[in-house]
Amino acid sequence: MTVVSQDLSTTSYALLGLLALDGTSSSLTGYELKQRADRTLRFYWVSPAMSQVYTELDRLARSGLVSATAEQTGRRTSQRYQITGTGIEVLQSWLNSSAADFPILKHPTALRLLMGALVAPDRLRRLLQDYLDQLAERRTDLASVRTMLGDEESLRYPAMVADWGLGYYDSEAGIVRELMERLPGY
Amino acid sequence: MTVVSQDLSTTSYALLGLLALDGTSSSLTGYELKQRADRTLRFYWVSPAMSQVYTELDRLARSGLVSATAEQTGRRTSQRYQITGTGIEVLQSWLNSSAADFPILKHPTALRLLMGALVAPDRLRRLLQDYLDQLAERRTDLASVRTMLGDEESLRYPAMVADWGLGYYDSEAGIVRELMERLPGY
DNA sequence: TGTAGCATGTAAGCCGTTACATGATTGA
DNA sequence: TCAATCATGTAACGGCTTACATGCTACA
Repeated sequence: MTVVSQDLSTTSYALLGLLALDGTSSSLTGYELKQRADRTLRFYWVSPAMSQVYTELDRLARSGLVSATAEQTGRRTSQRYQITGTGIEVLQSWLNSSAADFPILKHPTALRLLMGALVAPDRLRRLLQDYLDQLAERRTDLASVRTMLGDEESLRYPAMVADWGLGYYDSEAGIVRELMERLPGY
Repeated sequence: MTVVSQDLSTTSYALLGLLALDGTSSSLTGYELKQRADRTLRFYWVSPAMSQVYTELDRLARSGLVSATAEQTGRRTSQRYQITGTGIEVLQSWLNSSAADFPILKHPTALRLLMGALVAPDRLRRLLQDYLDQLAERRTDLASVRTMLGDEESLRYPAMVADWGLGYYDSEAGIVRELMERLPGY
């Protein structure tokens, strides 16, 4: 018996993947999962809103890809989730079967630069400098993630992805610095 | 009298920006605008679906940011759009006022690599190779755009953005080749 | 003359966000 | 004991896509 594609959104697979990194032994609450997403997923995907994390977990649970165990805290019940065997199979079949789409980039700074002729060069310099600052901040965050991952064999792939991100940020910074020199009135 | 923010979506501003590149003299149909978007916008934003181009143009026209002139072709009427003075002002105020958000990247290949432990290393090699192929194709497309832009002063900023994209693709290719060497069993 | 491609839209629906409601916990 | 923070959800809505409907044009 093979489990076939369940036709989830990529974000669902991403969340399922985060649960898979934790394995079948440990369980996470929606809140904790959101924290993982904020820490890792946001660098190369999108960290979904808290509300969506809860909705997706509920859907995954209904499909049997994760199992939920209820916890009572005072008057309120909450859920802890962990990936099931079926969940892992579905994830593997997604990883093996589907061709990965080309990345989608939404780059507000590049978009603004495109219309550079409409504004003063000073404004463009400022725009690019702001982007460099944002890049530096992101890079710091990602570097700390990378440090935490260390060189443990079990974290090999997350570490590779983090290195990818660091390389990307460094490349962006280099490109932007070159572009700044090409601004008129430099 | 100053025109203040009209609270458009970024995609609206992007389309308005494409019309601005054409200036107040020439006019475009929805179909032609979509072609421009496919050719340039898609590299660092998203080229909206045909249907959305029409809807956005209609909205922009209703706000007075573009002007529409009807054309009769047989039994069917169609519209040609050009940016208005107000449209340019709104675009400039957007460029000058708002802080650009950090780019959003949705990178299916990186996402899959994160879960690399769940699949065979061969599959990962294949995944990364596919991405390299996609990159090469994209790069070719963008390079031809860059060539068309030449070094005319009036196309300075579009050319800078195109160079940005080329640098990005080259950097990605380099990073991915390094990552492939780190795959187990290389 | 009929079919493939060019062109213009409308309708339905998905994915994901922000806003809102509510409860538990901690510490000033 | 009150405010801030942690935590769990539901509701409303927006942006964008795919599917669909329709007409025009060129040419085999």
